[in-house]
Amino acid sequence: MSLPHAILTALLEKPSSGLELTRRFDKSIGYFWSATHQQIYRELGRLEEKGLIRALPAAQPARGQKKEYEVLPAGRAALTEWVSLPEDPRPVRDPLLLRVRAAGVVGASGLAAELRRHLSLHRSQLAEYEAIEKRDFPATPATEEDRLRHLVLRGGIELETFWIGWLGEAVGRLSEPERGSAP
Amino acid sequence: MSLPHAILTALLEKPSSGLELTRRFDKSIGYFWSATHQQIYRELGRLEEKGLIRALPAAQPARGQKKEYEVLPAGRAALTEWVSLPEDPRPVRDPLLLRVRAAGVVGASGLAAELRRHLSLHRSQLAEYEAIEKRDFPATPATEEDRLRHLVLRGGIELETFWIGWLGEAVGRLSEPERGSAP
DNA sequence: TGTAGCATGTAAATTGTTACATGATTGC
DNA sequence: GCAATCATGTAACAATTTACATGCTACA
Repeated sequence: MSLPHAILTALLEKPSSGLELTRRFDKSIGYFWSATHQQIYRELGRLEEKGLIRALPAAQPARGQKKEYEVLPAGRAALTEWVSLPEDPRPVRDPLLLRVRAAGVVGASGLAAELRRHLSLHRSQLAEYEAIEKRDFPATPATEEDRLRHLVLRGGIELETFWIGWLGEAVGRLSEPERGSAP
Repeated sequence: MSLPHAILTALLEKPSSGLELTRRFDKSIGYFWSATHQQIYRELGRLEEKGLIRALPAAQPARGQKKEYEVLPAGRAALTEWVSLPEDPRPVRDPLLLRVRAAGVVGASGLAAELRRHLSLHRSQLAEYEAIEKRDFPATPATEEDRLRHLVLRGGIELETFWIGWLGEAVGRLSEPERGSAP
């Protein structure tokens, strides 16, 4: 139930067309809630139907023609309500942790290389986040919105830091001799 | 594409019926790949059809009757292949980070309480993991399987630690005055 | 017998993924 | 004109979630 709220948030930050939203979901908001353009178009249709957003009158309703949306008061109200709604954290579902566990049963052949590959991907992602932090939040942010956006970015940075640490540990363990003794 | 492999792993660790698997997916393996009993029964059917697992002959094929499954060689082979297959990490999709971002736009009313609730949930989960670590991995594990299982558990512990740290930070920020100056 | 709990399943709705189709605009 | 790109969509499928249905077993 988060995609509609992700879209409402993005549209409140800046009214956009479907494709512009898709691009923004490839970065920025998309770092924390990814979505494809098909999901976005379908959801824009539903939100419009429910009266939470509307197409800006300027845009003609023709195929292939740009169509910009903005949030209506009902949409803002729905988002406001959602922000503080109790919703439990989802149970972890991570294929990589699962694979390490499976490796315990059928052997870890080839897994170390895959872990190293992931390690490098997470290092890139961390570098990207840190560049954004340096660019967008050089000093103590002045507005509440900036403070919260920075907080979310810190979440991303710390998550990547976790993965880098754990993957380093894991790669080390997988390379260890089966039963080491002498140095 | 991970659920069938999670089930194969669980069945290799110990042949089980659908309901036993469901219980094991509420802990142990389920800490890293959750699944409901409906998903499990459907997937057991598919895996049997594909010849990767089979029902133990002892079990009668009657409704309401317990039916135990074990992994066939083809199933083990499929799992072995999957372990080292390249598969990119999924983009992060976290409703809570999203909600903090939305709070930047529509206001954070009520969010602090929800964050505190999550903080407490993550603290419980961490305590549970640490109890398991103490119980199952008191000394340096002897077998490769134990080492890998411990590694996965460490992943869970470090993830919970990340959340506890970040949520602490977030709750602090949300309670700060808008523009503090004097103590 | 009847009821509580165990065990396996079906059905429907929602969400997410992959592949493809179509119209508009721009530059050559 | 036409190729490339922007922009919006459709269709089909797979995975996940939620709710419900059915049969067996034990035991009061």
